[in-house]
Amino acid sequence: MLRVRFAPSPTGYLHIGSARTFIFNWLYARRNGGTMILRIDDTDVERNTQESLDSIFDGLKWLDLGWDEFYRQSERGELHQKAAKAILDKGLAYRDFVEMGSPVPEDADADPSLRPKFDPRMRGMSKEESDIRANGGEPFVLRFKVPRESRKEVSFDDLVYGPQAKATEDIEDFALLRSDGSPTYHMASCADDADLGISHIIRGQDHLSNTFKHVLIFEALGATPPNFAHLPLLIAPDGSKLSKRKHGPVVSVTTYRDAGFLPQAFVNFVCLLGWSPKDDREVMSRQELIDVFSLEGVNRSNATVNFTEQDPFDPKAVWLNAGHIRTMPPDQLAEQLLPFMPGADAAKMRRIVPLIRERIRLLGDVKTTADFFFKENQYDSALLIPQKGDAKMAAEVLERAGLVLDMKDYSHQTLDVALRTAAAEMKIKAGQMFQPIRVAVCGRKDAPPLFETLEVLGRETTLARIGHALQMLKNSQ
RNA sequence: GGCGCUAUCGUCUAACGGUUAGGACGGAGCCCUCUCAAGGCUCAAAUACGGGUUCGAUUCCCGUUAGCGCUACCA
Repeated sequence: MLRVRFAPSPTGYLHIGSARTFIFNWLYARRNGGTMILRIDDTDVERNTQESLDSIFDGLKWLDLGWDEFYRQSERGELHQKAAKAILDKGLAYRDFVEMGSPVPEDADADPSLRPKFDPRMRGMSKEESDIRANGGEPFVLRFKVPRESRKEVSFDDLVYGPQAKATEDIEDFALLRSDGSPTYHMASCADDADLGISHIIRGQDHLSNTFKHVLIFEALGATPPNFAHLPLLIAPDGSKLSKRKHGPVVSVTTYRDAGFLPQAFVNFVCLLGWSPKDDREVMSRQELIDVFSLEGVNRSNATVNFTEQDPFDPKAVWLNAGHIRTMPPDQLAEQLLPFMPGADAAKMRRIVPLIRERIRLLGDVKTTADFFFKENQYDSALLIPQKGDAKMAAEVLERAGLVLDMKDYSHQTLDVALRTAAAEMKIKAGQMFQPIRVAVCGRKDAPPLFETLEVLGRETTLARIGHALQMLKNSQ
């Protein structure tokens, strides 16, 4: 049974790196017919917030990948306690009664190498004394008794980073239970992973060196350690890790959502960070991703999310989004676009989609690309003047267009013929004919193809805007 | 400081010791074209450094440098 889990702690919003961890776990589960588990690691009551939890669910909901089982670590305290007690009872842990911080040498903060791996007085305390002091109500931290005499190293085989080993001498006697009795991350996480039968732990590389501790805990629990696969970290262009404080909202997945990324494009982008299908494919659907995803394709060096202050999104993410926008079913796209164009109706949006889908990169671009379908834009009348033409030509073109376009059949084929014929009769280039009309109707030079645009706009709007343009030209003389 | 991980174009990446070091984004240019896009073509752009091993190293080993991670009663 293949079982994987994503275990975020609700101490911040869901950021892009966490999202990738979730996605890789999900892909691995779906690829191999496994079970995807979402577990909220909320043992740090001090730092947990509801906003953070909401942000995580918001993000995951948007990703629309789902999970098969759900757990909350805070509801599993009993299991953690039992696990900790079992380790203590086996003599693999000991109580540390030293008050927080007191035994550490004065300058240990300045020089961490001075920090001891354990306090011999505590590690060496007799069971009797330990029990008496504990029963007397003296607070203590439960520490793992790293076996430095019986074995010289701890090792495991990482599915991404290969064989890993660390000398027991270099592992400190880490805490299992805090002095208030609550489990630490290491304790809770391993107890849960063992209990839930997690077969593969796929997580960020920042846990690679913690894994030795985890292997020790699994063994102490009498459980076979699961497979481990660590993922290279996602970092900012300056090489530092992504943080909201330093890099702002660009690291939050909801920022991508709100800017108009398609979830499938976001997933696609994030997969390409630290993983590759090895065959140069880039734009991939969710199903393609499932079909080719493997841990062998994960690489080992950190990947930079390439954003700047001017441009908060990695250009490749934007390009991928444009690719997904272009290939998705038009009606679906129209539906996705609606929330970004307040006041737009679904029927009209469906007619507009074919005209703009190659012209927008983010869903939010619809606001600036399709605006003129919904309202008349302000513009400088100078824009009406065609290439190698003048205001007089612009006025003549618009006069003529007003007559020619006063017809019933507004299909783009008919409009095409009518306007080209008019241009020929006026002995001007087609482009000179089209530009004044385009600007009159769209309010700018850059716009979708003219005939299709007029077709959607219809006779009434077209004529009205041409009339308005003519008025502007007259007024400016 | 200790321990660990990593190092190919600006960025994401490919190259199971032998390639003119490939692709993509972004950049530049050309073509197409009613504008803008989309599309097509072309160009610039990389193996961190130093030693080995080998007939031959991007690839294997060692060192240096740099970056990152862990070194908490955070996760």
